[in-house]
Amino acid sequence: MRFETPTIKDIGKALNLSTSTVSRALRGSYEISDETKKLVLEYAEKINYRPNPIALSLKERRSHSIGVVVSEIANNFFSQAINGIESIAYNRGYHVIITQTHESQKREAVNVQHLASRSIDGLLISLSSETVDISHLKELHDKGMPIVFFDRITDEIDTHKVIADNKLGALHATEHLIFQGFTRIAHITSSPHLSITRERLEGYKEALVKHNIPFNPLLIKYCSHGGMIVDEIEESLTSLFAGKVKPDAIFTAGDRITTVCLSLSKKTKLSKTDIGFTGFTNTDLGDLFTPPLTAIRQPAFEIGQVATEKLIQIIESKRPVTEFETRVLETNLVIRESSLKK
Amino acid sequence: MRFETPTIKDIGKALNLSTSTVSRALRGSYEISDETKKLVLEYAEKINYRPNPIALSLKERRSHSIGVVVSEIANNFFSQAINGIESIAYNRGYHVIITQTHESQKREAVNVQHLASRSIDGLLISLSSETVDISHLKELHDKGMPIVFFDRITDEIDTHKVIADNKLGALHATEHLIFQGFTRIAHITSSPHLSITRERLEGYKEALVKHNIPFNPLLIKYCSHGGMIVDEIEESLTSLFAGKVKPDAIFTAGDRITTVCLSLSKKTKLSKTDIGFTGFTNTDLGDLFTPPLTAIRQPAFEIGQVATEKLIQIIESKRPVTEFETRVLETNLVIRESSLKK
DNA sequence: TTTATTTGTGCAATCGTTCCCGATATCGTT
DNA sequence: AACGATATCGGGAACGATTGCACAAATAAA
Repeated sequence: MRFETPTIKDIGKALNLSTSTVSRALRGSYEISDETKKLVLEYAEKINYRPNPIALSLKERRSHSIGVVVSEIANNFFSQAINGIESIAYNRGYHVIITQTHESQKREAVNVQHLASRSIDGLLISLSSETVDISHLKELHDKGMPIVFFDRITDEIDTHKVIADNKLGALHATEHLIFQGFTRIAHITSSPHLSITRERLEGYKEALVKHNIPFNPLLIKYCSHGGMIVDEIEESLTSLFAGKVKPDAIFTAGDRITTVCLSLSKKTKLSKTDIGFTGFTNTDLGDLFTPPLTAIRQPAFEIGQVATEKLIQIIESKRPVTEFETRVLETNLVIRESSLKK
Repeated sequence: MRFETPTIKDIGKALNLSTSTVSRALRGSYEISDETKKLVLEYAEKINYRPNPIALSLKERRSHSIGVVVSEIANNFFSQAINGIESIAYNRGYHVIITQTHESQKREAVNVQHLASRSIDGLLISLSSETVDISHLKELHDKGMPIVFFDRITDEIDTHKVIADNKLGALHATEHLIFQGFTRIAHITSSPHLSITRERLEGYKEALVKHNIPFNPLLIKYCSHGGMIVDEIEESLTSLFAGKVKPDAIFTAGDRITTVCLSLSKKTKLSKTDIGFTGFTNTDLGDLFTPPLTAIRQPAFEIGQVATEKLIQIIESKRPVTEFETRVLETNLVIRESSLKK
């Protein structure tokens, strides 16, 4: 099963020219006569010549492809972010290689290693919820691999980062619940290691402080697998409602946690008891739910775009980049019934 | 910004050996002394040597990567299928490069061309809803590129294909509606060019015939952009209910069409009028909807897996493969309230 | 001791492309 | 007529890895 494609050598042979001349003619070098150029270009067009990107990669020592590491493609936030990544990358002539960690630190390390050995030119990564040790990334970064973090970032590595304004988003969402009259607001969130978890918790706390509501640690539940394990969320819910202080509202962080939580609370007929509900999610189906879901939407597409632009900027920079920024994009609170007090 | 990785040459220089000896030692050739092997292996380990995959690709004339073309990542069916693809590919040492057509024939052609020029070893493709002319694929296939179709297939190219049993799935779904007592069942589907559209329509018709219900072409609506354009679906809905024969149930084909349709019918308060509803979708959130959604689920993950296995089989086959099969996997009807007669 | 065989290693070609040098030819200038 | 300037082109070395072949040294067989 081989599959032959014409090379510069074939053109040379057919036209009785050297490969160097053909190469130069193809890239329009000034030192080739217009006549020869025309000849070569026409013949190349005729046999549908395409430069072999692998040979080019070997020569230029770059692959024109960027690696992407996310926890799960089948997550609205990430699939939208990937769309953003793709939209920029393709226009700039880069291929996108997507890998998933399924929230596992081990798979993250393996994927990163795999991508690196596949000679990617740069890496876009959103950390897995399990990840505490990022030495596999540090090593790579120290070797000079351009890396841009998005969504779930770390401050252990100095580079560009792109995130949503999780703190403000969480603050607004929590405040919205408070405005509705809820006071015992539970917060079900992802792994405590994650930056997004910390940022959202901060916003939550800030809203409480702002409105003089005491912070109750018992109302915070961590699902360290980011919602991938349903039992974990179920456990959080039951323990929440088994406690002394029963919540009157729930604020969830994370796409999966939000939908699973809604689904579970529906099954266990929590929804009957007038629980206020809001959460981070990028689903388009919020108004299909029962009740229609009040959601904090992240600008996923834009995050992907900006992260990719930043990455390509590093890749194509002549000299080492030393000035880095952390871009923070605004979230958007879509208010529907689930958060309204009846 | 270059980013140096050790080569076989570095090892040779350090150990005072030729590159050929190092190469052979690394792959454990019998003609290298154990002593030298140990020396090389240890040093390679020490400096964390990884063979350059690009150089290997150039040599072996294969890239160990497969291209995937789908219409939209942010579609439950496809993201799940991609998970299946990935699960097999990675275990077999292949990279997966994902591209999206966004239902455009032009983008499909561009992507396929792009992938081909990037020297992929094989192609997994689900056609875009716009695609009628598949000459871009035929050409590639004639040149010897291994291709496996999944989901949206064509019979113009003779190769392996993997699909869900769309006909039977549609038949069961339609029959289920009939059993519920619905008789004027509308069918909102995707582009008529698509194989899935034809197959599902067939199943729909067969169910009608089986239960002596006359087929009414006015109850069939095609959304040629596969649900990517909301207006198209809205238009279908209004024209359906403006017609002489008003439907009492709706059967939708396609992930996007199903959810958008449900969303729209909710807005336009069609849901109040006891319309039976079921559709093809792979969302996990069916029971969150109002009403909870009766859905035909495709074995997306398995489809991705089988397609990938078949593709790798072609790629790694010593001689040209001439015997092809079309694998048909069973669908699964999840019955919830939306399809029940009140 | 001579010849044959084994064992371990290096040379060089190859994959497709680019690019630094040389080489040649064609002019124009003295 | 002789020379340099310019315009075109080809040769060949990279890039990193594999591999057939040659060859040396060491061992075994004659």
